[in-house]
Amino acid sequence: MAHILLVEDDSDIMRINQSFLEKEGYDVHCADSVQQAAFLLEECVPDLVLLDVMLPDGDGMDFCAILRQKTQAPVIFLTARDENDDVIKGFRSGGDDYITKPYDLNVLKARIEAQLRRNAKPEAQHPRIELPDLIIDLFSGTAELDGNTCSLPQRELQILYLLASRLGSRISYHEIYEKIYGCDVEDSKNTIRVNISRLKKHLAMDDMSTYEIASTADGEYVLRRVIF
Amino acid sequence: MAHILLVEDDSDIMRINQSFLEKEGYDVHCADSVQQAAFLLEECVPDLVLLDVMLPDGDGMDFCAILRQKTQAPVIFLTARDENDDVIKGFRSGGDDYITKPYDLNVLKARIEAQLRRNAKPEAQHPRIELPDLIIDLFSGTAELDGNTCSLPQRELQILYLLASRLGSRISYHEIYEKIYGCDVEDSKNTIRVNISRLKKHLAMDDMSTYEIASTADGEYVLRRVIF
DNA sequence: AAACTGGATTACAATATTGTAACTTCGGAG
DNA sequence: CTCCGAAGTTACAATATTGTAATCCAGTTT
Repeated sequence: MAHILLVEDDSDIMRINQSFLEKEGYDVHCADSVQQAAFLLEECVPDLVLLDVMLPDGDGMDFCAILRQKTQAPVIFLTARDENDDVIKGFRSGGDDYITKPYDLNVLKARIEAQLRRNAKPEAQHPRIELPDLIIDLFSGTAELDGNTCSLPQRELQILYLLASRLGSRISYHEIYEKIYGCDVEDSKNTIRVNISRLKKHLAMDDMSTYEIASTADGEYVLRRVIF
Repeated sequence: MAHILLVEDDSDIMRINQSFLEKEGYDVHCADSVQQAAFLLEECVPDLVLLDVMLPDGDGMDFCAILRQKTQAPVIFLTARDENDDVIKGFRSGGDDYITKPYDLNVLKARIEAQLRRNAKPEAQHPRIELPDLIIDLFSGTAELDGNTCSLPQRELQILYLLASRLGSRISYHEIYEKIYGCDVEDSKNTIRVNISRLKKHLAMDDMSTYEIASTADGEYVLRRVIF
């Protein structure tokens, strides 16, 4: 599924590479000049770039700089020049690999896969609080209590998140309000009270639930795990 | 500010401890029996418990079990029994410290502080993505672009979060929709389009911004850092 | 030049969110 | 027993959110 930008001025080599890569399942976009490559960049950011060093209208290494403004996609230089100095220059200009012609197509494939693998961004794991029988997911805006998932409005989710992040400890409504609204006001108490009430109802939190929200005499709240 | 539950049946010792601890700035609740202590637990969860082992209506160590159902607050046993077996039994029953009478009040204070310190829950740091000039905070539901903070509706925040978690990589609207709604549908494209449009407007994202949301020809989006 | 295509934006209506205020409960004090 | 007060719940009205559909707009194609 990955998109590869292939920049190569030799039409025979381009054709061979393109058909091979497409056969391997890649989505290949081709350019035979720096200009055309820059143009393609505008409409499709590739996951990887195969770059010939010598192009009719410029140096592939110079193109690297342009490319880097658009993406961190790995660049593999393809060139006949195998002098150490050239290789070094290639890497120094921002390349991630350097393959000298002629090369084996399966080696090319392996190097491409290696680059994509290394470059693969780790899936951003959703920020969540996971307690036994209570999961709070800030990305999806949902909470799961005793296996029952429900979507919560922001305010209720924020309160639950704060309570859960301090399971068993008291938090004053002042602090909750302050954390959510950035400042405290005169009757923050009522607002928090109402939203906690709504939260309980949304979560269907009752005597049978594994957790309870208790309030102390002096305006503080605690989320507690109830053990029967 | 911490709440301490003091359970002690000797009224003299209780009075001395209570006045000392209150002078030190603690909020002290007293009980002279297991029953009363259990009752106080209902209305105020303490941050720490000072527990005499021998009480008129039961053993302090048994009370520990009841206590643990309500809170993970540290328990310090206060007792005249200094046999190794007693000490071991105290810790085994869930105690966090064990002080034998008579004790120095300042030692008591030091031990209390140590317990509260160790038990202090680390502030839950908000889950957020921080890029240069772009911060996305899922807890507060806000994004800050180029120093300009604004609150975003859930859908826009989710999209921005997904894009930012893969800065520079393409994501298809299919994938965005799938990640947000849990399934894909026929015209997910329009929904995502509209919300991205709203997102740009909310963020005041324009030619001058450090980031842009670009779309490729085949229905994919990329968040890119723009370098001038 | 007219028609067309497909993305971007705007309009709109149904729904959801949320602070405030009114109301209900319930335990303790008088 | 009644009254009081505080916590919990419900009602309500002003806003905000959001999917759908209509409109706009810039390139192409005919």
